[in-house]
Amino acid sequence: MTSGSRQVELGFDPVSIDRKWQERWERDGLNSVPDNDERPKWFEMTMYPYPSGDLHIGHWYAMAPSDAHARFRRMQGYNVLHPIGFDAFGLPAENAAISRGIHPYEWTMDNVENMRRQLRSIGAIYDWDREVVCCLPDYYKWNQWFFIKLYEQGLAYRANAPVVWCPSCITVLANEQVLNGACERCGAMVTRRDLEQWFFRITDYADRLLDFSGLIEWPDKILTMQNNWIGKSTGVEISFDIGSLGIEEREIRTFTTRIDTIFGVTFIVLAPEHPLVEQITTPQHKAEVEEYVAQARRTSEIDRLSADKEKTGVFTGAYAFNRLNWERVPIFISDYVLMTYGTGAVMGVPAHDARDFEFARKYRLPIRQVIAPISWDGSELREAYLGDGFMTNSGAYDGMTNDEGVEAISDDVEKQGWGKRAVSYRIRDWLISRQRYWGTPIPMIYCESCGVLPVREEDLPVLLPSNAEFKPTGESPLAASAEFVNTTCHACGGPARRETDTMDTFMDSSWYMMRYVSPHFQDGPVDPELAKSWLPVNQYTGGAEHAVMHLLYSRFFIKALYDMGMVDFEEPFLRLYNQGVILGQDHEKMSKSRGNVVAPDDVVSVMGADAVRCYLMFIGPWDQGGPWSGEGTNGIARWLNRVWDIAIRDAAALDGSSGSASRDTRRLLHQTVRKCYNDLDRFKFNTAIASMMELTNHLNRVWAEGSVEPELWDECVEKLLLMLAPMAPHVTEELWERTGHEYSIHRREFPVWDEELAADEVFTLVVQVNGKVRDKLEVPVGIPEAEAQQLALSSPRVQSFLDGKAVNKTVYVPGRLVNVVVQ
RNA sequence: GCCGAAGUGGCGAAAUGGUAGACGCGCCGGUCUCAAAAACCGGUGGGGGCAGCCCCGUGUCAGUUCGAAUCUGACCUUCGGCACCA
Repeated sequence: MTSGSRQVELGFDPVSIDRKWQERWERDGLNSVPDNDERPKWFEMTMYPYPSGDLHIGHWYAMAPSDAHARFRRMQGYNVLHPIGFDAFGLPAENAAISRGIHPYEWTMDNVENMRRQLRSIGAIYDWDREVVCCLPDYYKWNQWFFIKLYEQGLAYRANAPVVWCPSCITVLANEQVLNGACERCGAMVTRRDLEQWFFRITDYADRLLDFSGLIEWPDKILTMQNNWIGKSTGVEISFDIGSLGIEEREIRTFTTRIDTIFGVTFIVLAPEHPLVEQITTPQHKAEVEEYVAQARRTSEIDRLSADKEKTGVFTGAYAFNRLNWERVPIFISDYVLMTYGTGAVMGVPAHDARDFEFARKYRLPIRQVIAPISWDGSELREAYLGDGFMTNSGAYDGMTNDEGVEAISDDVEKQGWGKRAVSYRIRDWLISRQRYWGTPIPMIYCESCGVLPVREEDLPVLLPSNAEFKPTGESPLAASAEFVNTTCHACGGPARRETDTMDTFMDSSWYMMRYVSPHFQDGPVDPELAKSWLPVNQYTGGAEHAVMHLLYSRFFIKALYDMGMVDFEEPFLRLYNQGVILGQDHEKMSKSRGNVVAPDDVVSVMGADAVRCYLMFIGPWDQGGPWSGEGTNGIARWLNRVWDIAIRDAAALDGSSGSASRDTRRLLHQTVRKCYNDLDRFKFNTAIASMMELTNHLNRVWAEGSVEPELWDECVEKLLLMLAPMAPHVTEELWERTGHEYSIHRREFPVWDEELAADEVFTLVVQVNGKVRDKLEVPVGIPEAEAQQLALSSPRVQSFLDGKAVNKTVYVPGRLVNVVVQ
């Protein structure tokens, strides 16, 4: 039952109608997608769900509107591929194995089976023959194949790097998977740890990933987020002299975007993890530095980066020389400097950087202003000055603008060999290794004599062993399976060990759209001929939370394939639309702990799939999300009931006596078709439904008057059903049959409108005096300006507001209003 | 803290420079009923007036404009995202 206190009583049984047509469509293969077809193709994809066990209303909110849009495209005459699959690898399956003793495969495939049933209840046009389940060897074999291709291109490499470590999941997390210092999956606070890992060189593609070059139509919001995530900044890498310290390294390299402020350097700060820290620290500072380093490694990166956190740091006892003025500056370490960005070392310019300013204040370091705003009177700074100005206290560069200073100093630095212009990115390489069982085994072997080798293509897939140790040991569960680990080197025949890590599941989702095209193809990840005709994806829909992970990885992946000549397109998803989040009744997030999760099965079994579909599309703009309301669904149920009632009436009862009623009805019909067509095209489902409601309200009115022509009535019913078909596929199919039409409504084209028939004959001319509405006049469309003004001015109501005052001017907006301006 | 989006009836919303509140929920009144539910019909931003009508009203304050929910600036609030990026 819905949460509403009253239940709308329907004049038909939606549940049996759902069942009847879902079975019929399946039997007839109505939704099977042909590969070779006259029609233009349209590949519309919704982000595939993780098989967590049960479909919740959020899944419906993602899938029902996207299905309606795909159906609309099909009715526009496209051959539409709107597939579904399961993002079936991942940690929850492993957690279930650990906590409940169920094998991840069993847990996952049980859930998949259940969710298949629930997904069918939506009544979407999924072609189940094209389903992709990426935990099956048929799929993950190609993950391995792609991995090897990337490896051969030099895009996959191993590195020992500090990684984010979740002590609860006992696994490495991508930087992008950490939320507020906590593990995205389990919520535990993360720490850091060094491990030998596989990476993909996404940083090689940073510039190309920044180039959206009109190829793709994505929301600006997502583009901005990707832009910020990649975080390109141009500057100068400048080294400071530490030759006097007597260690092997003669300089410290820093990166700055403000080389113009180099004369304002009063200290250097290294990241605590910087390799030079140990060597340069003097004996009397050793204990303090070591303690600080240890603490920094314990602190999660997110905490270190917290803006509210007070700056901390310690002096190493060492000094470096600024080569531009040979000043001696102290070297500190502080956790506000990150080893993973730039060179892991920063030149401290407190006068012109807010963080350096704060640091200098705290440790009483000198603050020297070297950029002077025009109005500067020489007084001391109260905060860092970040703006433009003239170079001062900067030797030969004094008097230049700071922009000129950047160029002049960069030139000189390069000439002297102290550094070079450089670009720095925030984005880091994609860490692909996971110390988990339920993922794609990384297809590499380690041979004592031949070193690191990829598995031969003919030996793929490297199958996941079924007998793994799931209890977390800190190692990959695969390491516990001797028969998996121990293998033979195909190069020398000697003993070798397999890589025991598995792949990040973002690997699966980076290319799954390709697999939908030819899911059963055996000779490659995708049939090249079909790839040519289907790819890339025309329309992708899904949550905005994937803005910087999945969507960026996939773009990188496809660009890498493009470079290898494997695909002929550079962007996987041409158009993107992000739906909002469905909330609970009181605008709160839905969660199991709150107990406010709406189970679609419960609602659908009472009011049918169509009412749920339509309600979700009616609550508001799709991209804004909104609250689920049990009572709100009553409105849609009532409306579908009215549609039913209208459709099954016998139009012979009408006498069509009023020509004007027929004219009005025909006009409204064509206006409604125009409105629905344009709204559905742009995912504006809510206003499309509202306009259909207006049409049904009108039809009820004219029926009561009996004044409309029977043929026109039938035409209205037919077109209303066609317009509603993408949103309410079951009821419309049933009514299509009951009104004597040929099966199936879903093979018909969307109605078209006639601009002439949609055109209004009269409109309401608004008459304003000084911008305030004072009268409304019904006038014919195309009324001449002079006549409209005449009518407006002679309106008695307008006259009473003019009160004899002189008219300064009148503003005329054709088809809308006359504004009379007085005094 | 920074970035982005958004603030409109009791509620979900519509209108993106020109009639504010379409459409729907809820509520109120009516029809039907012994009664209720359902269904159907009518009403429903606030204030004033017997009424014709009038005034006010789209987070706040300014501004631009003949005219602003819509554009600009500042502020407040909420929601998303996040990077102390040197």
